[in-house]
Amino acid sequence: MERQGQPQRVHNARGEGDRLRQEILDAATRILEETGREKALSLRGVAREVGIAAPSVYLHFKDKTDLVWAVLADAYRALATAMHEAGAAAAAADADPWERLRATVAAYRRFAIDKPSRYRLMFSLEYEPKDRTITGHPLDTVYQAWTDAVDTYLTVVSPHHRDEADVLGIHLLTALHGQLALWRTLPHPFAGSEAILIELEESLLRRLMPAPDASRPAG
Amino acid sequence: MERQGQPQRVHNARGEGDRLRQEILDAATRILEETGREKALSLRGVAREVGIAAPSVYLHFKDKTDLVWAVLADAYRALATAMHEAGAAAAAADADPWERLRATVAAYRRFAIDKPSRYRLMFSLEYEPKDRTITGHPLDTVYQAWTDAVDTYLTVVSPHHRDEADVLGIHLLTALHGQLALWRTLPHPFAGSEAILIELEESLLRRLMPAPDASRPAG
DNA sequence: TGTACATCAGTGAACGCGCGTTCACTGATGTAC
DNA sequence: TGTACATCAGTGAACGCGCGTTCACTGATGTAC
Repeated sequence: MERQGQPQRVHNARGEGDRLRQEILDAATRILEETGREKALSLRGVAREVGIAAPSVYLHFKDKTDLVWAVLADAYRALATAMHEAGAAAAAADADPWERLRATVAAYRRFAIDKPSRYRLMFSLEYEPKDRTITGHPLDTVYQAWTDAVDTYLTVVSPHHRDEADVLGIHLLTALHGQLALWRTLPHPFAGSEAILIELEESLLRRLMPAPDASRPAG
Repeated sequence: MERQGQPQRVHNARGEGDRLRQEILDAATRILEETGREKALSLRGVAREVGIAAPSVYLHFKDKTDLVWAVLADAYRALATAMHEAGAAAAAADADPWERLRATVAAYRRFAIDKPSRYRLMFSLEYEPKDRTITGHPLDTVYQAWTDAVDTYLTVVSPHHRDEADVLGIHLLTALHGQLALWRTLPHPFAGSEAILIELEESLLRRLMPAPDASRPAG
C-alpha cells in the first residue's frame, strides 16, 4: 500500500547493486533539502522517496545510523570542497588575499543558508562516525579548509603571524558557525537579514585577523 | 501498568493545581539533565517521571509544544540570571573589569557544559515562542546579559568604544556559542579538554575586545 | 546446446515500540440552601 | 446541622501513527557441467 500501484521496480543487473546505494543517498539528501526537517529523515521515508520497499535499504546500509552517517560524510565533503573551490576561483580571478578569504567565508555561508537542513544535521553532531579511530571526525576536513584559507591569507599579508593559522582557523570555524546557527533568531535589529549577517561576518573577520605587517603593504 | 502498583497519587487540594504544574516542569528538567538526550523529553516520559497519568499533563499544558516551551523559558531565564550574578559577584569581590567579564563568560560556559541537554535544546531553536509578537524570543535576555557585561567593561576600560557594546555582545554570544557547540568535536589537539576550551575563550576575547584607551590605564 | 543450480537484488507481511492526544469517567472537596 | 450539587484534580483505556527491524520469500541472471 505504501507504493500505491506503481510499476514494480526493475531489478538492477548483477554487480550494479551500488546504483541503488547511490539512489538512496540522493533521496535522503533530497528529503533533507525539500522537506526541511531532519525529523523526516527516516529510513522508511527514504525508501518511499526512492520507490523501494523499506527492507531494501538494508541491502546497502547496516542500519539507520549507517545510512545517516553516509549522508553526513557526503555533506562534510561537499562543504569542504565548496570552500576550497571558492578560494581557488577567487585566486584565479586575481582577487587580493582579503577578497579570497571573503570568498571562502561566502562559500561557507552559502552552504549553511542554502542547505539548512543538511547543515543543521551536520552540526547537531548526534551521529558519531563509525571508523573514528582511523580517520577522525569528517568535520576535520572543514577545519582543514579554514586553516588553509587562513594560512594562504597570512602568508601574503602577515607572515609574522603564520603560526597562528591553526588557532585562527578554529576561531573562524566556531565563530562563523555560531553566527549561522543563530542569525535567524538574533534580537532586533540583527535578526534574519542576510545583509546584516554579512556585516557581522566582516566585522568578525576584521577583529579576528591580524593587521598586515607594517613593513610592506599587502598584495 | 505504567506506574506498576505505586499508591494512587493524592489529589492536590483545591487551588493548588499549580503545584503539579511545577512538578511537571521540574521533572522535565530532570529528565533532560539525567538521561542526557533531548529525544527522551516526551510528554509520556515526563508524566512517568512525575508519577502521574499522561493525560494529566494536559491539565496544565495545552500540548507538548507548550510544555517544552515552558521548560525552555525557564532555561533561558536561568542562563541570563547566572551570567548577571557571576558579573555582580565578581564586582562585589573587587575584581578588575577583565576578570569581571571573564566571570560572565565562565558562568555561560558552566551552564553549557554542566547542563548540556538543556543548552542543546535551547540552541537547537526547534521550538518557537508562542507569544512572539509581544515579548520577542527569550534568547534576547541572554543577548542582553552579554551587552550589559560588555558595556560595563567598556565603560571602565575603553569608553571611546562604548557604542560597540551591541555588536560586541552579538559577537560574544555567537562566537562563544560556536565554541561550546563544537568543542567536543574539534580536531586534535583542540578537542574535548575544558582547559583548551578556556584557552580558546581567552584567545577569542583578547582578539575581539578593543584595546584599553591609551590616555589612562585601566582600572 | 541444454539444464541444474547458485547467486544476486529486491519484496511483503509482520513484529513490537513509544508516541501525542481524546474520551468518558471518578472521587474528593468546597458551597448554597 | 444536614444534604444536594458544582467544581476541581486527576485517571484508565483506547485511538491511530510512523518508526526500525526481522523473516521467509521470489524472480531474474549468470555459471558449471
